[in-house]
This record gives sequence, structure tokens and C-alpha cells, in this order.
Amino acid sequence: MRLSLTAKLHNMNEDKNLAAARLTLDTYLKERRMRRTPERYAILEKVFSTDAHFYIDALHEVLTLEGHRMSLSTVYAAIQLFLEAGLVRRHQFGNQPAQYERVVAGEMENHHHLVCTSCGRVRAVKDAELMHQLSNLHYPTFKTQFFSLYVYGLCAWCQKRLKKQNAEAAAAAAAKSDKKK
Amino acid sequence: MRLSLTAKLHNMNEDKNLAAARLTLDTYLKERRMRRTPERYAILEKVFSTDAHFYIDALHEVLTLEGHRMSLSTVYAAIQLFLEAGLVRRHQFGNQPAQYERVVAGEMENHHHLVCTSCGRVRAVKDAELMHQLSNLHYPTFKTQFFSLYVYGLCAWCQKRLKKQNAEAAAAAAAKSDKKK
DNA sequence: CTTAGTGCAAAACCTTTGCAGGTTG
DNA sequence: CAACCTGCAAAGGTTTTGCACTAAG
Repeated sequence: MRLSLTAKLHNMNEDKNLAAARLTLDTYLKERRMRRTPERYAILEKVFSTDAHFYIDALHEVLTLEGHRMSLSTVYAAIQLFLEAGLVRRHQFGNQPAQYERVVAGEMENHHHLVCTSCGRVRAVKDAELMHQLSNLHYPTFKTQFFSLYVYGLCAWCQKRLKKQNAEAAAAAAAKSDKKK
Repeated sequence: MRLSLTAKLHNMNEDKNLAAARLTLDTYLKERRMRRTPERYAILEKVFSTDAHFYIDALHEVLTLEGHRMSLSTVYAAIQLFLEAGLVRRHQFGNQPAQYERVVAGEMENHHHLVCTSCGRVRAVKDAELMHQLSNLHYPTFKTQFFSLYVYGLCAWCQKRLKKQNAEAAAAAAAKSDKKK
């Protein structure tokens, strides 16, 4: 199978990211004399196999389907650990279950999020200049680690949906007041 | 009792904000033929009595203490309604319970948040220029309503605490390896 | 009067925890 | 071989829901 150049570069970066993450985890665990269990590394590998957001239960499900046998609590514990090691970031929108996202080796944010206030869907947006500016925010007595910018609003799909819904509601209301008369 | 000029101005603004919010709620409820119950207005009044973040259960407790009799689910339902009407904003940090914040009449954000990744405490920061810039972010097909910027890091208190803790851990580790020898 | 809103209690949900047994260092 | 991690089941805490009753339009 031949891969395109961009695909090759992509894969190379993936591998590099994963390798770096493994190293970070190694160091983190050794420093704290914690154990380097196969579960933790399997979870790490899966987490770094994509830059998309993921849910804990979906992550567990995928791992299970792929033949790893581990319990949901192990996944929760590992993600908690990764969070403390700075390997993942946690997001929570509305009161959906928490979403997580890998953190690529020490690099500051390179994107922010558009969140639909109606359906809850999240889209990532890249804006290098803005990200650069935000990563230079500093405050006395506060040691900045990272930041999150969420822009809330209506996605294209929900704009359409709500417009239709409102039209229907208006029609229903009109019918009702006609009936009264 | 005499009030300072700034206190007077403050109160005037509070009153204006509350009045505007009441009007918004009136309109919102009428449009949808929903009922204007005393509970909803009592909750609205409390929500607009401060610009601080609040928790649902604390809000319910305060209302109860002040003689309003209403159940927790009513408060949840009302806040959900306010959320849809754009009268409050929801925030969620770590997996603490959700925090809410009133939205002052159509005005865009005027502050952002510093969140301590260790203790979870949140501090509001005003930066007019930055807020103005962020409120001008626009995207095709996405109808922006508002935004939230969170800067995560360590608060002064946790920086101190963790430093001390690490020193202790190092000492303990040293003692342990001494013992082995 | 009709329907929506409230109150109460119970459910649902995600996440954490306690404990027994197995694995890592 | 000691300590820590995993797995399981059960608890925890917030938010939602079902149902009967009350009140708003």
C-alpha cells in the first residue's frame, strides 16, 4: 500500500507524538515510583492515536473491542493520571459527560472550540495568531499552564432546525387563536 | 444611612440589570405562552442580586432561608429556562457541580477566568481590550452568541502548597533509599 | 377550566471508592 | 515479597424524571 506524502508526514508526527508521550509517562511514573503497567500504556497509545476529543466510555469500549481486557475504572484512573501528568486535557460542555483530548508534547494550544448551544456539538478551529496571543497572557501570582477558549453559538444545522421549529410553533399558535374566535 | 456615590451607582446598575432581566423573562415567557410564576421571578431576582458565580444548591438554600418555599427541582427547572433565555451562563470546572453566572442585558463578556488546576478555585479577571477583540470573532455558518476564556494554572496558594509537598516527598524518598542501603 | 408548573421521591447518570486478588519493581 | 494496581461491585453526588396536586392564563 502506498501512502501519500502528507499521509506519511502525518504518520511520522503521530509516531513522534506517541513516543514523546510514552517518555513523559515513563518519567512521570518513575519519579513517583508508580508502576508502568501494560494497561496504562495501552490506554496512552489509544489516546494518542487521534487528535479528536473522546469520551471515557467510548475509549474503554474501543480498547475492549480491540482485545485489551481492562475495566472501566482502570481507564478512569489512567486518564486521571494522564491529566495530572499533563498528557490530556479535560473539557466539559453543558452536562454531557466529560470529553478529553491529548496534549501534544509541551506545545501550547493550537486551536479553540466552537460549541453549539443547542445540540452540543463541538468543532475545532485553528487560528495561530490568536492562539499565540492568548498563550502570552501572564498574571502575577498565577502560574499559567494552558488555556481554553470556547465560542458558543448555533451551528448551521441547528440554525436551520430552530428556524423551522419556530415557524411551526407560530403556525400552531395562530391555529389555536383562530379556534378561540 | 448614607451611601457613597459609587455604592449608589452600583445599586442603580443592579436595579437596572434586574429590571432588564425581568423584562427579558416576561417577553420570553409570553412568546412561548409559559407561565409567569412567583417562583421564577423570585429565583431571577436572587440570581441578579450578585455578579458572582453560584451553585444551584446554594441558590436554593439561600432562597429557602429567606422564606421562599420551593423545591430544588424547581430551581433546576428555572435555571434551565434562564439558560435557554440567555439570562444565565453555565460553567463547569473539573467535575465540581456546575456553576452559573447571570448575563447582563445583551452585553458581551467583560471578564475571563483563571482556574486553578490543583484546588479548582476560580478567579475573574477583567481585560477590556482582550474581551473586545474576542467578541469580534466571527465564523461563517456559525452564529456566535458568547464566548468563555479559561486560563488554567496554579494559584499562589497551591504553588506554595505543592512546593512544600514535593520537598517532603523528596525527603521521604531519600530516607527510604538510605534505609535500603 | 385547561394545561403548565410545582413538589416530592425515586431514578438515572457519570465518576469514584473499597476491597480482594494479582502483578510490578 | 511488599506495595501498588486492577477488576468488580457498590456508593456517591448531581441532575433529571414521573406523578399527583396546585395555580396561572
